[in-house]
Amino acid sequence: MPVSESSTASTIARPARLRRGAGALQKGQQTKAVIIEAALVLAAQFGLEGLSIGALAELTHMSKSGVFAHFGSREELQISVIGEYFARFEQEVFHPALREPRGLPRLDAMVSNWMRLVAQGSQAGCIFISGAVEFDDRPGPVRDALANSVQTWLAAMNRAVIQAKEEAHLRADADEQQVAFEIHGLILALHYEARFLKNPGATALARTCFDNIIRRYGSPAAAADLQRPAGRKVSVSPR
Amino acid sequence: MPVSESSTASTIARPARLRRGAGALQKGQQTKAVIIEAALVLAAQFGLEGLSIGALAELTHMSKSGVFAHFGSREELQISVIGEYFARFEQEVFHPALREPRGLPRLDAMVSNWMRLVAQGSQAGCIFISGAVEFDDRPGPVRDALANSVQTWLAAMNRAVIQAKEEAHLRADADEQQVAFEIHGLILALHYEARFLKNPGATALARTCFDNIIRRYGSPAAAADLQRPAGRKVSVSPR
DNA sequence: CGCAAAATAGAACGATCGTTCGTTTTATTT
DNA sequence: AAATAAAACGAACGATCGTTCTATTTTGCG
Repeated sequence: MPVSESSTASTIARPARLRRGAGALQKGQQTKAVIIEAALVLAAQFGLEGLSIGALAELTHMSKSGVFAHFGSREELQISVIGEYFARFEQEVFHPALREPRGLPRLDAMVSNWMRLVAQGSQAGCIFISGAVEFDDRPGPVRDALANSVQTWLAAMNRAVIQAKEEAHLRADADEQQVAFEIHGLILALHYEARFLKNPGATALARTCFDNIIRRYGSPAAAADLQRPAGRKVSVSPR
Repeated sequence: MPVSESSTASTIARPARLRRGAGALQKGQQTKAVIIEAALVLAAQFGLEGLSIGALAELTHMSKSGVFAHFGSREELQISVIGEYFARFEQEVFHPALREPRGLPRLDAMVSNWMRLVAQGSQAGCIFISGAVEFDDRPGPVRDALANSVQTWLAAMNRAVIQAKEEAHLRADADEQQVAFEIHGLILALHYEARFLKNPGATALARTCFDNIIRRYGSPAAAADLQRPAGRKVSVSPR
């Protein structure tokens, strides 16, 4: 369970006398990680607003105050969950895509990974999506943290689109904002139809939707590549 | 305030001796309508789960028990709100579109009206969208009521797409499910980007997205019509 | 081991939640 | 106007909420 160390974890660059020994402060961070792990499950099912310290305490076999002490407030807990979700999102969606070559292959990997995350079986929903509707009218630090994470990710995808243009996988006159918007829409529709409406064909519809976007904005070579063999491996022909 | 009469309102077809006089039962339904009116505002801002009888009582200057008595349970209140929202949605999105001629003009009107509803200024969010993420993992009568309303509306839009094919405004080989899915996506992306990310360009992006869909799936005549004059009035050329 | 700090527990707080109940006020009918 | 039914109130319920305190336990280091 790859829980990234959070706020209190910057022991580095602190006077050696003040911080505890090498592997110290273990227990605290350790159970905090366990709590956040449980909080992710809870938040994915009931939303960030559905997070309750009482339920979290029961789930982790701790006392309410014990759980509470790790965060100091419910908002801080929510923000921690957002941070952790972002880290995992990076790890499951973004980083694997970085191993693909720049341009369309990488963009395709991002979208594919995102689609998988959003629609996977009976598992929990995407906090970036559920959180957006929970906090679109609720200003505050939680909203800010969420918006920050989302913007960071969307910016990364925007960059991938731009690179695809640079690589001439997308046509030079393609509007990258428009491409990103349409991809965003396909993901949201997939989330909606798969998770709420339980439409089993949603993934295929989303897949086709992405192909259409590439066909519309892709260079002729790239679009032709969509007559792909089974296995979904976009390998843009050399330009 | 066009609050549709709800469950208890079917006085018709009941023995004349048992029901009260002509315009009777007024007061009850009247304040119930006022409550639902307030509940719509509250739900649009805080979601269906954010609906609280206490807040509703304060908003309507009534006692909690007074509000409660009209519904008998919170779930019934939520269901009433969904029903009323559906009625207004029909009135603002669906019915006006029915005045447009079958085919692309009507479909365009539906999408345009929906877009307006979803993105309008600082006003409240769409319950069909926020509710979907609140209840995607929460079975029960509220979820059922919501899914029912949404399915009804989406089916209506599906019908409009099919009619557009029949009118040869869309190509004969266009997959209506696919078209509906992509439209759904554009609406969701608009909602997300306009309401959560406060992206002022979202409406234009969604507009272009719809044009792209028509360009892709439309018959040559219809697609050519997208070089439209200002005013956004899709008038498909006679076939 | 012993000591200090960190981590957890436990009890209680004020607030709000949905809901119930008995009473009182208001509407409508006779 | 009197009788009756509907509507609204007000107080209280048990539960849960986030949070605050004060103990107690656990942990890690010398």
